[in-house]
Amino acid sequence: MEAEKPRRRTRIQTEKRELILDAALEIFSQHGFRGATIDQIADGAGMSKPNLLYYFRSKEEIHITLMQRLLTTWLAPLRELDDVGDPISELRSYIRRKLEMARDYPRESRLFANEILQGAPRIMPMIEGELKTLVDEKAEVISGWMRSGRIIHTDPYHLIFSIWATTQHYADFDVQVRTVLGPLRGGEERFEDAARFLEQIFVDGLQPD
Amino acid sequence: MEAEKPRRRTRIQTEKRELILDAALEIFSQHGFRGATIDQIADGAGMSKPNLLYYFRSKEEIHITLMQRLLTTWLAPLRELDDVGDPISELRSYIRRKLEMARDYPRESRLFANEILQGAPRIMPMIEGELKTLVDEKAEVISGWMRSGRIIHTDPYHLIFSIWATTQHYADFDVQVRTVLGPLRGGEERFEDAARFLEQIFVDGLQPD
DNA sequence: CTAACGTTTGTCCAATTGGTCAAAAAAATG
DNA sequence: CATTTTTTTGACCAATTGGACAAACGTTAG
Repeated sequence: MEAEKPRRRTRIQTEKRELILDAALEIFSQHGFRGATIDQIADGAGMSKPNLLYYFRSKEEIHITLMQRLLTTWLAPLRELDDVGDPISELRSYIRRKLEMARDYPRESRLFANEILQGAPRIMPMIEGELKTLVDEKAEVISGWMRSGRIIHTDPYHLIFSIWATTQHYADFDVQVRTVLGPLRGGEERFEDAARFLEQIFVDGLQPD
Repeated sequence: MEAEKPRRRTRIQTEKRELILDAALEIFSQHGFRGATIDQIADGAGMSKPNLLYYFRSKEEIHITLMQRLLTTWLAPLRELDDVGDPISELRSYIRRKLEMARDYPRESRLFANEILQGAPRIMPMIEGELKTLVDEKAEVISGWMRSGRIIHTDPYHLIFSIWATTQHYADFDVQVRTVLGPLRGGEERFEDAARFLEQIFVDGLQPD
């Protein structure tokens, strides 16, 4: 029996894999896993299908690699949520960071949404592991703030969900948002408007006074 | 040239079309348009593929029919938002109704989310038309509330978006929500917890006092 | 230069899939 | 019951798609 060679990567391999992953992100986020074809991805990466399959064994391997990277980036803003400083401004800046991600990485957001929508068939382990652990940890931080009376007493998990939902909405439902806002209000400023609105709502609510 | 006969529907036609649409909703909402196959739908409806294609000319025709019906049901809660009574409780019950829809019609929610995620290739006209018109109209109602000082002055469009996002999240990201909440808190009561949380946040925000 | 290794391509294949069609089977109609 | 119309099916087809493979082409180290 031959031992598996770890076989380190060539310069070309590193570069081409990166090219493929970027093209794949584009295609997968637009058409979903089943809707995307290897040909489209290869095309986007400027190479032939067999050539692409030289760098990744299968369509699924590309997708998995992509999802693994994604999750880390995706959870970064939450990871930064810290117990130092004022809770309200911590949450405020979490919302802002999350909204910036929706603006700057909409493809990642849609890729993730697509995967969860279909029941997370390929990333369930990461949801149960990394993601849940982090959320549990941060929910505990938020609970601490509540116990010390610095924010109102409510459910920290649903708070996190609602921040995710509202911010990611601007990436995932982008077409709808832009269509409804129309050409006048649906330009790049929609993210600033959204930021203003969300910070206001989460902090003070709708009730006057 | 023959005139197109309007040719009204048989009892069997009505029944079978209904069966197909229900099966299609199940499959489409789970796999997206491209991920779903006619065979799966036919199977779910308990008939053969050619038989299904006797009732609907193509896969796309099923999808379009489904989306048209969907939108009406989907917008019903917003249509009910009325200028009578207290604005805060109007919005509160809008949130509650929307959350009930996410709970009772998750397939519809996911079907819609899938379509928008991919850029609304098949329902753009309805978004630009029916949906936008309704949102404009209701945003005006909400603006009125703001002008009269009964709720704080903010962006009515982003308010509607944030209600959509937070409520639909519980249908679209169901797997994630249930996984993060775990078996203890992720049962049916998650909708009540969510309702309590959302009403609280939208009305009073996080700031104490 | 040349052997060894890495990269790329053209060709091919089997499975899946959307859709057609003619003929059989069932219902409905008179 | 006989005829017409509707419904159902089995067989078929062409296009798409994920992936295999061997041969050709490049690159690089000795």
